[in-house]
Amino acid sequence: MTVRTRFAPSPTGFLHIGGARTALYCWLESRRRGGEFILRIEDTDRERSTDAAVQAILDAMHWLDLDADEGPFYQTQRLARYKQVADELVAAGKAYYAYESKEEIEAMREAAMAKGEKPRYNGYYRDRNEPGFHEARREDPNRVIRFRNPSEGSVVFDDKVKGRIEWANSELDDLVIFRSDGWPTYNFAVVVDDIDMGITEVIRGDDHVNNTPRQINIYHALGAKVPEFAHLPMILDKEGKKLSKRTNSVSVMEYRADGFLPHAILNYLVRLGWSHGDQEIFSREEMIALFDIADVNKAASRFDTEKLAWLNQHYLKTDDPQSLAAEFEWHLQRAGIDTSHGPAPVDVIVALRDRVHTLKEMAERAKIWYAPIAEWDDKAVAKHLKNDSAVAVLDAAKSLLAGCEWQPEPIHQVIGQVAAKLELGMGKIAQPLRVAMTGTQVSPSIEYTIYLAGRDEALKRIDAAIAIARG
RNA sequence: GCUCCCUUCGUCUAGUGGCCCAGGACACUGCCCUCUCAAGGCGGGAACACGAGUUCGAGUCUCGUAGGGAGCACCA
Repeated sequence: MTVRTRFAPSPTGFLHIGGARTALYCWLESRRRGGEFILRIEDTDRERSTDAAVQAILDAMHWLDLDADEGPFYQTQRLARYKQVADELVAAGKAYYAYESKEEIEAMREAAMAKGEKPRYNGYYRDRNEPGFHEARREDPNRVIRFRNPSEGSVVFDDKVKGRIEWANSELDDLVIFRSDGWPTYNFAVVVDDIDMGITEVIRGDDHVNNTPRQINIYHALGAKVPEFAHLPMILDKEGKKLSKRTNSVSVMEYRADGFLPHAILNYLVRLGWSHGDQEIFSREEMIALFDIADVNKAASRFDTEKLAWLNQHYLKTDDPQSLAAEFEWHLQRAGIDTSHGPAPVDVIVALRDRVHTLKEMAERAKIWYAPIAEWDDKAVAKHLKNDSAVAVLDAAKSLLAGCEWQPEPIHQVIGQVAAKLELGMGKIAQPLRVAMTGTQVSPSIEYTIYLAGRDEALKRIDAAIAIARG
């Protein structure tokens, strides 16, 4: 049978890091096994679901290039189907109507808690089936449908990540599967969907482990084949706490804005809770070939932005600069840089990729080549421009640069000639020029820094620096 | 409270009874390279939560303890 996995977020916010990893694992597992990956939007909570969130999730999935074979499906469009299945369960005596108000249920829970018991529904309407009983209550505003959970025995399943898990049915109560507002609840809708969509592997966050036994009972009641389950451990923040937007970037698209590459994020995520020996770097093809959901670790892990940054720089350094150009230009624009003049973004990438961890940083540092020097670093000026050899260096460089072929290598030759002529070390040559080009003491190699400025602008900046040096 | 789950360097992890006085990576750090900053090369410190047991032998198996997490909704 074809392997089919699904990612089923509820659109109550953007796609966060944990969700992205779940989506990645679902996607990888289906890809490796030649199966299909389905996207489903779980929007039955009409209070909290928004169209903007749906769009944000779709955008993030697209940016990560986690393409779905089917979907997105929307649960709100499947209401009739849920109703039909629920009615069948009621007709078969596997579910029943109940009429407690929310207040009554709340009181029931509190009473149970007070006695030190697990809060459970008491099954008051479970066997009320005398003739006419339910017809008389057809219009009761509190009417819900509850699933008749088996009261004996236990549910056992082999979780692909956690291993064998056994649950006593006596721990489970008769959960609501249809609310009084006419919408299905999560535990019911997922099961109906996963059956209808032919899902064979349910891969999801570990906060769902506790729901699984209930869902398995519903599968049984529906006479459906129970899929495989794999529950992924949580991703915690640096302090080992739950990820929260107050203290961390949690949205995938926030990471984009911070200058991370989609592949770096995917590579980081695939290694968080999974490994293949000592390998750290995985191409998409390698991930697909090597990933196995059964090898995922059981314990929660912490999100380490520094390691992500290292991976990001790795891809900045090793990817074809041309393939990075579009994303980099997006960042240049966000940084308010006018790229109609100035160096080709690809050249800037080559100059800066060894020196920054993110594209955002790169865009910041690129400003010096797209706009005049905004401010001079006093220390740099004092140290490298206001000294006895600076004017001579600048002068000599200026005249040689004026007629030199405008490529990094010839420019490098020119610098060497200046050094030879003035009998000065490279430090005495490069630093004044660097300050002239950037106003600071830090930049890529001097020939590249000059090259990126362009001949006209470079000569102009040298003139300005000479003026400053002369005081 | 109840049920379920988890525990190897600061962090991500390798490890499926002897190859482990525990390997790799990030971070930190020393040296080298060097026109600045990086990048790179070569080094360094740093962990099996604790206690019993099984075994000739335990990070690896069993049981307990401690610590952590999740869930217990007409939310997903």
